[in-house]
Amino acid sequence: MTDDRLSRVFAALADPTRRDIVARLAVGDATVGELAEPYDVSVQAVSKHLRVLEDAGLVSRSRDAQRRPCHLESGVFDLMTKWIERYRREAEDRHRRLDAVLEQMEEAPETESRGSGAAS
Amino acid sequence: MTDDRLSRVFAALADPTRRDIVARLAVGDATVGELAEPYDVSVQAVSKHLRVLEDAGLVSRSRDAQRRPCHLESGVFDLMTKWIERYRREAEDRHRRLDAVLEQMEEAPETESRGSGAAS
DNA sequence: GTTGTATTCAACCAATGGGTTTAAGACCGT
DNA sequence: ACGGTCTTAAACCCATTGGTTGAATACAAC
Repeated sequence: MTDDRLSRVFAALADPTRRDIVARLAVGDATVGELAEPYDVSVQAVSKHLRVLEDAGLVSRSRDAQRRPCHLESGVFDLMTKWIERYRREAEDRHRRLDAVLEQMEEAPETESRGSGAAS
Repeated sequence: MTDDRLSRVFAALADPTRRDIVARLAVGDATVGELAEPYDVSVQAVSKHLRVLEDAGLVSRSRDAQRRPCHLESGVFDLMTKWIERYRREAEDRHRRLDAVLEQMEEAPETESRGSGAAS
């Protein structure tokens, strides 16, 4: 569920152009035309990119006559940071635990445990 | 340069299976076979996933006879968090600034500025 | 209503991605 | 040397993606 959301967010940010657009939107809202201007790709291509960003929830759009100003939804960042932090912390904890084990083994070098995984 | 790195990292994490593998590796190193076991895809598919994760710098591998234990490289997370935090902060700052402007406009409702972007 | 601007839709194309199967490589045990 | 295990390589399939061009929509201005 929220899994799919994460997939879309990461996939959206996997494209340099799209990350660039996000960077641009971080400084201020902009229309499709304004966003397309710096790049040498067609406006349609940028429009597609924005659709991807919108589907990922990274960007929202309002209406101003025929213009569609794009706005960066910074809330999604929390989703990512939460995911990242979780596993970063887990990995670091494991590292710490492993170090402790190694220290203990230096103090009392007795049993040799085989296997690659760290069981629960 | 480091741009391509970010692309590969985000692309790697855009796949649920690959995120799952990362989650699994966060609790402890594991071999390809061990990692493949829970899924109903072929071992070769998982091997490919691991290659992607390795190319992204998220996973490193050592040798233990014919086995190739996979290890999560938690350092890459910093790269992501750095990128995310940068734009999150920028967006939030802008939000704060915009709020300030709106407040000021309520105090003295005079000039009506047109345009969608918030110039520096 | 016609012209002009901003944006999207539709059809298409080349490239990539995730999956498969079959075969090969690397290593241990006997 | 031979069979068994773990892993990757190669060739292929089908769906997705990023890009194109050309037409359609939505709106403002005249």
